[in-house]
Amino acid sequence: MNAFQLLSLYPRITCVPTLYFSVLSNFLVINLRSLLRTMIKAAWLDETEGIKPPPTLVGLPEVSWFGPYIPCYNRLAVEEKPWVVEVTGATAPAAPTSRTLEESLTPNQVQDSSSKVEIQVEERCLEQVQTMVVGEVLKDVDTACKLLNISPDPLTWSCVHVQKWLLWTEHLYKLPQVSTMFKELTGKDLCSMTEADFRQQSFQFGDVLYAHLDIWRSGKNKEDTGKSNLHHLHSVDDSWSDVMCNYPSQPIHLWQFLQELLLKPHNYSCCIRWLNKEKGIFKIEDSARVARLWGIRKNRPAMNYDKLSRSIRQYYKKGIIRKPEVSRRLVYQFVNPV
DNA sequence: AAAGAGGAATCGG
DNA sequence: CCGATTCCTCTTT
Repeated sequence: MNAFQLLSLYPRITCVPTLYFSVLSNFLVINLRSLLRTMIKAAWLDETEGIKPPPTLVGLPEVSWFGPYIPCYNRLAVEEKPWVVEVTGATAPAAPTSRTLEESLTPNQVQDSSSKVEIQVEERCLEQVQTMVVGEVLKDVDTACKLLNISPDPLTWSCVHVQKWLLWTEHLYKLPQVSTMFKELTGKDLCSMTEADFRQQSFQFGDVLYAHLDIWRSGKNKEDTGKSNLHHLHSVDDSWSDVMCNYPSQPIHLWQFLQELLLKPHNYSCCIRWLNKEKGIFKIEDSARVARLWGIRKNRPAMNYDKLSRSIRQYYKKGIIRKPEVSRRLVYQFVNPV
């Protein structure tokens, strides 16, 4: 098992919102590390002696990757158990990096005499995985920034930006409506709040929101100190004006928004995708979700596909979007393809 | 039932 | 003002 193979699991990891939370939130990184350590050890034992992975890997609750944190998510952890089984299955068959060590040592020695080397290898793997996972999460944050038209730095958010972020987070993690409890707060206010403050605002989901905000804050720090190349379009020194320049709060047109979504197939191909990119023909796969995303972007909580499609139809006579020659449900075409 | 077409009133930057 | 939203009726798939 090497870091790259682990990385290939990342798409599956992101499917689990709880682990997404656990990835970047400072103290939960530690729990991710302990989880990966257990996985690596399991793969190791499985290879050298045919020992099956410890049952703790399959019965997730014993693995404390959530720590004492987000208690309400233990329920989700149980629901997501199939994913864990999937991971153990995927890691066990392929474990090439441990070969060299395996050849020079008998299985028993692995545990006894080479634990130092083992720990070093583990540490290196874990470092790499952590870096890559963090990078992926930062990319997700970046995507959200573009989609919501907000800065990646919560400190610079206005009340409107805070509301957008809250709506987005609610949507992404299927939280009940909590944004109303954070009315009139700027990003600075939000950042100055402690976890206890969050919990006071929303007893049930305050901690989740706090964790999520923490991810964004961590991302911002990473960017500052580690000069991440994610925002290579603007300088490392992102001053207020720079941020506003890159995330202007200008009105966006629906057709632009749709193109934005189409440009991110990795994130949105499940709800909107090209049928023929050259001809500009695209299909809305999940009308409700696209409408919801549009509503979040425009701060229109009541947006639905009925209204969104009316807006698209306004483009007919403007010559921006039309129905393709052979009209099909939920399929549209940009008149001037990009 | 959901999607599609388009009229009409209204909203908001 | 203009583009988008909201609400509507009627038609099509």
